Amino acid sequence: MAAGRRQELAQVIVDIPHRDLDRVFHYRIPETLAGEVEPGREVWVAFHGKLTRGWVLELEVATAELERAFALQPVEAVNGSYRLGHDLLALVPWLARETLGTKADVLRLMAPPGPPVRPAAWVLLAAKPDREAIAFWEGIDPECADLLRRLSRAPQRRMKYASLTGKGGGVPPAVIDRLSDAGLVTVRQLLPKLAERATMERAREKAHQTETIADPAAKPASITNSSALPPLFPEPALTPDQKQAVHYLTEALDAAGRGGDSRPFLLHGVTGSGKTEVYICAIREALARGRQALLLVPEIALTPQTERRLRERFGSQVALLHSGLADAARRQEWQRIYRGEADLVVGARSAVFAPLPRLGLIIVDEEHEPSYRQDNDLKYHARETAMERARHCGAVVVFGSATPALETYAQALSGRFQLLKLRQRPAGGQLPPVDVIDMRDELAAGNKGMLSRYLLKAVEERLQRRQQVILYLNRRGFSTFVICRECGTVVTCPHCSISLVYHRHGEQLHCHYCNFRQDVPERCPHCRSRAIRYFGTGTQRIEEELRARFPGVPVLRMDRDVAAQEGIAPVLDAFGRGEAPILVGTQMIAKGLDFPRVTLVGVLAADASLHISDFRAAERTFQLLSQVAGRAGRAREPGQVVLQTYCPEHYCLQAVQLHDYEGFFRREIELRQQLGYPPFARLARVLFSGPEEPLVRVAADTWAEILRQQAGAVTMGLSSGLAQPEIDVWGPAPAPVAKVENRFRWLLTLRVKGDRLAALRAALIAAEGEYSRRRGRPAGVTISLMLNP
DNA sequence: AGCACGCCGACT
DNA sequence: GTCGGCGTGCTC
Repeated sequence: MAAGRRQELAQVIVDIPHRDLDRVFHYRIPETLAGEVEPGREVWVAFHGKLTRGWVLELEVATAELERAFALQPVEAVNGSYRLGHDLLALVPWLARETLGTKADVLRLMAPPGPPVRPAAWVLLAAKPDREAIAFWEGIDPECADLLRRLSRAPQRRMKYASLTGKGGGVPPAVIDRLSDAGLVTVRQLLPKLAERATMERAREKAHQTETIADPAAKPASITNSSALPPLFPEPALTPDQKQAVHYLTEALDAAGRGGDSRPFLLHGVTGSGKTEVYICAIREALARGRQALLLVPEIALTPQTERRLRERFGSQVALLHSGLADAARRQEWQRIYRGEADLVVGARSAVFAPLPRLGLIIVDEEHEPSYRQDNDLKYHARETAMERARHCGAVVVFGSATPALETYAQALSGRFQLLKLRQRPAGGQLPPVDVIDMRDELAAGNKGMLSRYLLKAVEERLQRRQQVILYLNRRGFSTFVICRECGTVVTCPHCSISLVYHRHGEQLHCHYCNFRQDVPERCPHCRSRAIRYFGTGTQRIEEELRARFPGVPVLRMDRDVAAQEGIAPVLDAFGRGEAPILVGTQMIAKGLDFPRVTLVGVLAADASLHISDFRAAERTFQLLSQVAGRAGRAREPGQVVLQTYCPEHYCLQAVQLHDYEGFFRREIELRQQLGYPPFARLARVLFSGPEEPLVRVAADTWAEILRQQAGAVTMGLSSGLAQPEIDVWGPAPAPVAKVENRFRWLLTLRVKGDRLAALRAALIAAEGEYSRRRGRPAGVTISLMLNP
């Protein structure tokens, strides 16, 4: 290194997710690590006296002030096995801001899966000592001479510090210090695999970023066939709409290749219109241009069928990031992607951070799926994250859905997204007719069962024709609970405060949140009445009704119970093989299934999910029912859908009946505007939870007070003078699920009209600061912030 | 997140 | 008189 040049420093984010530490700390780069410390590298540094993992955000030339202000510590070790690409790195501050999290939280998501690999201290012999040197030390310090001899015999002339000073080693640390002071040995932190292959360090230069510390014991990724298998089916001919979509996407890929920027695409295609085929063509075009592709799918869609279909087209170029993968397999797959050996990565939410070096196309399939947003820790939205990442790596983004999220479609209409429509089903397939049955008429006609006469008749017809039937029970917000007919008491879980669900098997009540179980009480726990009955509906009751009506006809059932006992796959496989003509089930059978022999889909309690208290209830219901309706008649035989409901006049159900997304969108967007909900407003949530409800309430009340005070200060003009938007504070109120695992949950909701997310963010951060300064805060209350719920 | 420093209660 | 409570402050 040229003398006189100013030291370069590394700006490091330490791996401790805490607000106070959410900034860079500066570290010296020692000569031994010069050139290895770069932006995106994982490093190990002494932080508060402890060896801590961190990541380099940037390098900075040391200034006099910096050197004066801090006793700058050196970077202790560099993990040479990976380096985060600039597109991911650019996401770090953005996503931290977006989620109200820390940069460390974000970096953890991008780091290789599994626990971090800690470096260990090694004693390295600086140069091979000659006989005279050892003899010299023998005279003045025999212990030092002994250590020198041991080190010169050791492989690569290095030994672990701990093995020398530990039990069997018998070397006092002072001995090592003396040799170190004399310049004969150095002590360095080395990552285990790199230490084992120290000679590789020299060979590193020629490898660009493909360096690996792959465990030699682990099997290499199978590279049996490096090209795609020949397709088993002839390539399907594209419909005109598909052709046009592929054309636009190809054009965008070319523009991106020339460094141009493109708007995200929304591929809006009815179920069965062949979105996947468009994805496949676009992926192929991206690969042909030397770029890589990322396909995000909802977790439940990561089925063996999906995998098989993609492997047929792309062979071993495909990498799957599956939540079911074991840690080791996950790590190995991650490394494969990092080395550039997988040109198509398919995965759920977290795959949006897959370390693809030449990413050129990101597809978010079923973009409306709520599973892209919710999470336990960092509440990021994969759809938004994909868009931001694409911006930084010059990739084309495609969102696909038959029922786009309202926000997404609004963006497409405003022109911020480019809308691509798939109107026809290939091969002239028709969308099935949807019949809406008013269940009030059934009751009036004396039918107390769960299945309408119309639906039963339709089932009978299908049985005669040897076709298959799916009966889907929309149980969201509607389950088999036990109610006292005298006093109206509903039996709830003592831990979670939600209704217990009746299970015929064993005459028991189960909690679907915490798995609490108890026998059905003979008397009402409140009024001691014996008039306590189960009420509502369950898949078991439907199954019984079917058996009574169609004796001898086998019925398969799929719900939480069956899934827990037998797993989902065996039941679905049995149905697929035609072992039973009827399948009854809940959520689990709603999506992603494709049974060609199913020609009738019945939805019981189609309106149940309309009544849950969430401003997206109608949207979710529409999406769910459209999805279910799309399951019928996917092959030659025409399909039919029957929706049973108590409110057939609801616009949501009417839109489902007409397969009319546009119509639904217009009604719903108008309501959102009237009520001031997204996309015409932004929301935030603060969730308080803890084992002692009074304390939880104190915390929530304090926050509410702080937030309202802030809002007041703003409207009274005490703020900067800019026109500040008004923030509404709702609550605190018990959360929709008021108690989970003995923790009480209270909720504050904030709203700002318009697209003023920054105002909400600022309000929350200010409130958090103010709250943390308050004295006598209640203990044991967890506070979780969520922007854009 | 940890860990050290710093002022007020019941104890060998 | 001391040991120890955890409130507050800091980490390159």
